Amino acid sequence: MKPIGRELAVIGKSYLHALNLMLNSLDIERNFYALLLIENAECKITQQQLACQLEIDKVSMLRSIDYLSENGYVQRIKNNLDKRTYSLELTPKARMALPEIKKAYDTMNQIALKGLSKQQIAELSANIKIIKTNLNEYTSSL
Amino acid sequence: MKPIGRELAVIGKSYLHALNLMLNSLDIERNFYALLLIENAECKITQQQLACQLEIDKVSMLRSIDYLSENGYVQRIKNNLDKRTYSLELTPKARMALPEIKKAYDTMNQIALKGLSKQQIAELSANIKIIKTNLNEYTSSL
DNA sequence: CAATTTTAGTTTACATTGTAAACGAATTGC
DNA sequence: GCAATTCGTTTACAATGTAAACTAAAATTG
Repeated sequence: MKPIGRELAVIGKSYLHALNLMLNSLDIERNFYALLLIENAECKITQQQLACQLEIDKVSMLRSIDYLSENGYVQRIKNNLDKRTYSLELTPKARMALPEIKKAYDTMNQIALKGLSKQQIAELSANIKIIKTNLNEYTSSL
Repeated sequence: MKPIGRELAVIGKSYLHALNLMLNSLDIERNFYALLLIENAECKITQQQLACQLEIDKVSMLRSIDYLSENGYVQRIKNNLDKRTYSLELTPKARMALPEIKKAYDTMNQIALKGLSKQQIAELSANIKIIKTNLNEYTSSL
């Protein structure tokens, strides 16, 4: 039996590589998903919260926000209620780019899932979620 | 809809992280799967062939074999039929370690797939393969 | 057969990413 | 009020991906 983890990791990389190519008209080359999550956060979102949603560590998160900030997509706004934190806010430039980013994700999902029925996709999503939960339970029970 | 590529990449990382922890009794920390593929290759296998199976580039392959070789798991044997290539061969040390490595992969697969029926697993594997093919077709049609 | 092109493996260099440790500033819990 | 925790940051190091240039050998081509 093939190791399922390797397989998934390879596919994930392949997907992200294709996504980056699809978005090469933008002047950023990564961290697109962070922008979507910042937009989706109903209220203001901090770096830690975003790191948690992205499932990355805080140093990587810092570097991502630095990158998006240097390129004019995100601003760090001092939070007066908790002066340790910043609110991450999208710039108009980011809002201009978001439709294209969303479209790229949709297109990539369509490409990746071509030939699968809605029901198959639903089952796949459910099973992926089960695998994720299984692995999370295991690693947190070390 | 969530970007499926991210999801898969995150799960893959989680799986590999857990696998590494499971095998921390060995004096190597990575490239376990390369050992399995070298064993499985009926005939002698070269670095390029292995890189192709692992879906990694040749520089990374080189580094992996350097690592396994420095730690006494693999030997490069000059190939007289094609003097550019080496045959990669497992050392006795590697053969001693293989059962544990295989067991770790099996265990990880069991953990990851817990709660899924055989049929569900079969469908999942088939769908993952479809996604992989879709992405490969797309990226090679650039 | 000679010349060109291709391939295997290597080296070097650089960027991204993950991880760990330590730190200041601010907040929370007791 | 004091200790512990949290957020964001800095620094450092290792692993990995990518690209370019290189050698030695093999394959292709005329």
